[in-house]
Amino acid sequence: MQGGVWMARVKKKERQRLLLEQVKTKPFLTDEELAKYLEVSVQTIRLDRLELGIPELRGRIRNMAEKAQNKVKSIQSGEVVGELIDLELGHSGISLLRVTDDMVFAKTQIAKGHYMFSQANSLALAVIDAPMAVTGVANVKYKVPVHVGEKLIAKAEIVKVRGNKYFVWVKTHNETQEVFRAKFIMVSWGEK
Amino acid sequence: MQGGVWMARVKKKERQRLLLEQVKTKPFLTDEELAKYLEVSVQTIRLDRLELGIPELRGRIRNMAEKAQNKVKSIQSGEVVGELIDLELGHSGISLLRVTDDMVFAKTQIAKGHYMFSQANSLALAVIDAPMAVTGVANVKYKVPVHVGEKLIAKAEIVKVRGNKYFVWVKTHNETQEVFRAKFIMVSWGEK
DNA sequence: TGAGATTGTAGTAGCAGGTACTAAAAATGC
DNA sequence: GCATTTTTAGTACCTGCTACTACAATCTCA
Repeated sequence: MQGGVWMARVKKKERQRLLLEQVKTKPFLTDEELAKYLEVSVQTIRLDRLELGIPELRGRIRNMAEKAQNKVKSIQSGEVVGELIDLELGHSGISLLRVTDDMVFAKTQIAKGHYMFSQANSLALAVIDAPMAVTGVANVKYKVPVHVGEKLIAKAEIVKVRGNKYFVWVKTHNETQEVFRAKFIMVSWGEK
Repeated sequence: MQGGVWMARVKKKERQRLLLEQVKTKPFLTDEELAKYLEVSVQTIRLDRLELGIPELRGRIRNMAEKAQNKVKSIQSGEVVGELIDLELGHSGISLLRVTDDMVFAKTQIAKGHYMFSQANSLALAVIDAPMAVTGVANVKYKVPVHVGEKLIAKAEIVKVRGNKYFVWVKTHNETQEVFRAKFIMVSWGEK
């Protein structure tokens, strides 16, 4: 076959690359379907999977389901966007958010603005010492674009309290500079 | 057994209730494990599943994995938070967002503010006719709390363009009233 | 109290989608 | 041209079922 004009099948390495890619994009294919797609026998697919450490269909599905369950939980339980590093209830708080690749625009690789907002907003809510509260007003300014991999440190501070209104300032910076700042007026209610 | 002092097992109805509950909270149990838990035979579990329309373990896992995949996709591909209903590039746009129970605070059942912000912000970005842009400034006001099940209609309008700065106003209302409004200054770049 | 209906158990055959293994055919390297 | 690598074929076995038959236990209520 070497040098032949017609080479429908590809060599092992290339096939395994294709296999990995296929399994990653379409994880619900059986060995039989994969074999058909790559024009080899089922046994070859099995050997390849063994070499590449790809689990069987059921295992793949199971992994997805388990991962998904964890993810749902962590999103749901996350009342605060980002990781709460420090909190002085009624005064100030600090949270950390790592920018991952699902937070950015595919085209520009720049973080979507609402992640910074969400981090700041949920932190602002966390610092105020009231049983229930909502955001009333927000004034925010994006100073420089944020990219994948950056660590965003948001620092919130309550600057004024008037009645049931809390005035909270949040400044967010990455390793080198301030990237975002926001002023919130949070409104609380419920007996305190 | 009726009226007996010792009744380890429960009646059919109650057992099926327990079964549903168990499957919902721990979807990874096999029939055998369920049978042990409910102190009946495997066959009984199978009959119960049949009656209740509960799919087998593999089916349950598969459903979870598929649902999860859809969710991930819809979040990732969603450059716009909400559903784009109408878009006049360079002028205005409308988007719809349904408030689901994972968008609200468990305690208050009120939607987290950053969902309204995200909807508005991503819509503001979508309407401006430029290859690349980011949010520069945002001024937002939350007018009334939003609850599960409400449909949020956000209408964005470009009110002014100065150089590479776009001034966009977004008003969001539910079925009955305005719940949120925002003014954005978006900054664009790249040859146009 | 007892006959019929309901509910639960047992067991078998068969299926999907594999693993783990043996053996041999085909391609390739040099 | 012969050894080595790669691929294919086939078998036994596994899990977690479905689909079915047969029968035992329990409940109902007349």
